[in-house]
Amino acid sequence: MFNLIKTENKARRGELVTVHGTVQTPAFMNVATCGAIKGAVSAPDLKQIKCQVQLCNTYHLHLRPGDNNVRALGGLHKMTRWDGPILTDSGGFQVFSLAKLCNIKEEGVTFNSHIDGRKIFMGPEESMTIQSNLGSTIAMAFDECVENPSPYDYTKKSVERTTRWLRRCQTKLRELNYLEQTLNPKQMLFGINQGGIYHDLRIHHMQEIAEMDLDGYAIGGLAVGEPTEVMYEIIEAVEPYAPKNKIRYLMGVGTPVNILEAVHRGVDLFDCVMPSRNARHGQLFTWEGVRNLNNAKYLLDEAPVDEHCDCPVCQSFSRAYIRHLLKSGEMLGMRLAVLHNLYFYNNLMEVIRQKLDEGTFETFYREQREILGVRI
RNA sequence: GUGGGAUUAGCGUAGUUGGUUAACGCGCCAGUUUGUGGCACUGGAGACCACCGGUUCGAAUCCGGUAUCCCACC
Repeated sequence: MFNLIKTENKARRGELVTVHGTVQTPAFMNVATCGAIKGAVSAPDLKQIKCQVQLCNTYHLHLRPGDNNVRALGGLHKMTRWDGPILTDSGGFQVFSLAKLCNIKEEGVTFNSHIDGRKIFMGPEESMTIQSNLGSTIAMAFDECVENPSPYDYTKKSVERTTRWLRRCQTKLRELNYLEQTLNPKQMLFGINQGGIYHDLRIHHMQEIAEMDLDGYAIGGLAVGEPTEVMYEIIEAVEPYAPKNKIRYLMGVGTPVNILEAVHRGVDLFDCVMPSRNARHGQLFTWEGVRNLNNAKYLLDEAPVDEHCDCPVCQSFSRAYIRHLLKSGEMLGMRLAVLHNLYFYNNLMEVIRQKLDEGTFETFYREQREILGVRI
């Protein structure tokens, strides 16, 4: 259940109530594709960095260790020792990103495992079954994510199929939730809006799925090739048709500035690999802008990564030390960088919530959008 | 002491029928990264080719000498 607490223009302050706890929104979900945040970060670490929701992946966990095995281990929560909400991505995006030799049909998608090359079939029913076995808090619909720009005709056919798939997902998950042995009888389902860069397709699709009484509404298929401005325009176009009393999730986005812009346009929930991946590559987010710790100028810099940050990493370690660790390929370097970046993102969301509570988000938004993206 | 081999960017190497801007890996410098095929990708800087002399229109490449290192034998 989603409670809309307060709004400031389009921006929304709310909370998502789940069986695994309540998520204060706007929120950022921390990406743990294979059941762990890359960079040697564990569930107890997540508590320290203000993580509210962990995001895991259906496709990856299906291949390894196998969703049946996760189920045998008591589900994702028990296995990873994370007792908060977990959202599982459906595998639809992997069809898109591993798409070289995949074959999309009405029934579902056949593609080759990136691990051993064997053929995998996944359709809406398979995705729901796997996500049910994983026991996540929130299951994502199995969709097709089309690259931008894609031809209008193909995008239209793809969206129509994604709608049919969503109905099948809803039917299947209701069945699964009803089973006695299910890990989470209250597993939620979020639908995903598609339609590429075409406003009419986007709006029509959102109108259709809005009638389906889903637990949440995602905007997918963005930040996959189109200019950032186009992404903002699509959010603006679609937002009026998303149910007001349901959470809105912008999938896979983005930079701190992207997130500010999206909250400003009425989005409640985010996830992105950027804070973790970029951390592993030495790019750290701060309140002054983006800092590349690989740069030689940090060789003897004893200041913390971000002087305005109160994360565990910035309390103890210097830029020079973390740079050295990253340059040396020490695992600790990645771990510290990832912890900082995720804290930064989670903390940014907390500050956004505070500003919304105080009614000063718009001012904050206008100030920070100029700062957070600059390279320092 | 004798014979053989080596010496090319910070390091490790490629490059001989002599022929335009001397190649590659690592390292260094910088950039990229948006529902993750983890430790990647894209650029860039950096070399009087050990030194001295010779042959030649032209030498990293051929010849002589010097230096340093390695190996074998005495």
